[in-house]
Amino acid sequence: MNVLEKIVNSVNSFSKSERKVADVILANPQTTIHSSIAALAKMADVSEPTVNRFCRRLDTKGFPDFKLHLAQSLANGTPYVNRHVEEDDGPEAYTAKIFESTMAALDAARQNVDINTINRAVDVLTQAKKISFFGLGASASVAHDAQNKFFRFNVPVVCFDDIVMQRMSAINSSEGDVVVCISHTGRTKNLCDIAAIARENDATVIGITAYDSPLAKECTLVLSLDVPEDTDMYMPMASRVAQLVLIDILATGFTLRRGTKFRENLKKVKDSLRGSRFEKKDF
Amino acid sequence: MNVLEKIVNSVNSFSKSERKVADVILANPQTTIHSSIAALAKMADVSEPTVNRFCRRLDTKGFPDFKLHLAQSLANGTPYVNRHVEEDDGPEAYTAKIFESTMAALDAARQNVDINTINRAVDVLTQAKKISFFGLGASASVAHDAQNKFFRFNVPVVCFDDIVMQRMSAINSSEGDVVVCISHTGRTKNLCDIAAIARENDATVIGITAYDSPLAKECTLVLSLDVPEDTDMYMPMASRVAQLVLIDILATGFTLRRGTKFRENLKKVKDSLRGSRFEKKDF
DNA sequence: AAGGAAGTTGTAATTTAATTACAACTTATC
DNA sequence: GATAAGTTGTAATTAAATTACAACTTCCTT
Repeated sequence: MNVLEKIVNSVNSFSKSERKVADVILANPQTTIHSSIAALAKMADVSEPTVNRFCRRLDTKGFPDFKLHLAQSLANGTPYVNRHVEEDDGPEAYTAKIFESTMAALDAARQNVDINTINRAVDVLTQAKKISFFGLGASASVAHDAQNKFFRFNVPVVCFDDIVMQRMSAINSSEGDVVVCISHTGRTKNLCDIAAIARENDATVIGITAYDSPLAKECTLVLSLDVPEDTDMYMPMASRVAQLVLIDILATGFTLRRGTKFRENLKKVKDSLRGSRFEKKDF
Repeated sequence: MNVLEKIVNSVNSFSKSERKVADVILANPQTTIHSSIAALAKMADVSEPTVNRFCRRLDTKGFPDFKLHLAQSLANGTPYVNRHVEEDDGPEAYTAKIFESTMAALDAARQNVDINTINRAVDVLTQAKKISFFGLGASASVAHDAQNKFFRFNVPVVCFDDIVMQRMSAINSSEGDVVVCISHTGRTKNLCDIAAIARENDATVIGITAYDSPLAKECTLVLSLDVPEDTDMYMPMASRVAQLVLIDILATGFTLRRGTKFRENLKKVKDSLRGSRFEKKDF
């Protein structure tokens, strides 16, 4: 949530002095981000530590961090707010909300994703002897999609959504193999095991998962997507879309790394479908 | 002007070391705003004053002020244009482009989708005796995802990505059954057959496909997503993300139609996963 | 090719800003 | 009215950023 909103919302949980600080900040937010803690303390007529405590109460690391958050919420118009579906929303309302919150999630993901790690992941993938995609539950369909992208590259690709197959496959992996483990939470025990087994067998393990999760600890490389979890419906929605976009990015990076000639190969794969399709008529 | 753009624009007026700083910042802007000058200097492998000079060159008062500007330019969601990946794009470039073009595609889809049809589809789905999701190729993973959403609703759901199974399943369908056929182009012959067979057997057929396509003609209800096809890479990317969002919308509509009590059911499904996961620790 | 000027970069010192520890003071409660 | 919980400020400490200056490049002149 936006820091400014947060201040407004928690105004009654503040102490007297903290409230003074809140008032000054709300009155001149733009000035605040260019002030030192001393200047702000003076404006609010409180001591510096009080300002610091105020910042901490809002879940920031301290005054400089608070200013950063403030600067972001001041930045002109967050285009779309993360809107939640309500009990009595009609079709127009929930359709719009889901589109918007998905777009907002992608925007967040874009800002948080670590380009260096993407680049390293692409590196590793282009050099892979074999690529395996593993996911369970909702992440299984992401793994499937990844397989559908990567098999076109003429690299051996496997994808299992069955823990027994995953396990056997992981045990059989060896140096040069790349195993991609997909899990939004990174807390699925079975998948952590798979990652560990793959690593023990010298495979490179890429995790598409939450940073700092048990799964992340088992991985050689962690691609973390900081997407606000959409718990309203008890189903992974936006988080999984972000994962798919990440797969698209990796696949794109892969093809770019391989150069123009390789691109013609992809065209061939696509053209191979022609026989199974109805001709497109011109209108 | 946005600081990030400014960096990109003035990249050739930078000295060697300043360029190193620019690269690091462009690669991980989000990290940068939470780093100290020392940390950033180390990342860029330059001295601290160099970073400071870099900030000044961009018309900021110093490093902290620069971070403020950076935070702001990261916050206001660059209005995304539909940008295409180029041959010589680096990781930053193609990552940004794919995120942005996906968001643009979703925005387009949102504007084109027909809410009435969504509403009717939700109607049909809530009353279904059995729901089947069929897709081939890239659309198979969308079908999988749909299954993963709808099985939670305690309705019989099947999903096949194998034409023989699809065919057998379609032949066995009867009134009250709903068959959802997913195909971006709507020109896959096999899937058209499936739709026709299902209809002959009195099932309701919902097509998630292009309006006016051969598949659309076989369907009772057509949910069309007019997403600019992303042919650059010869792989379906944005179009498939839009399909997934549509599935999310249908699933959400379904749960809303079923009311609050039903929602608790979903929570139970989610909670059932607890045993298979590592506990989340509080910090 | 040598010398020097302009420009670039890093080291160390200095300054500034933020945070911590602790003591004094309020406020509420019994 | 005493005491405990909570709040606030002062002073000391620590961390971060900036400045001054020296060393090193690079490029131009003679």
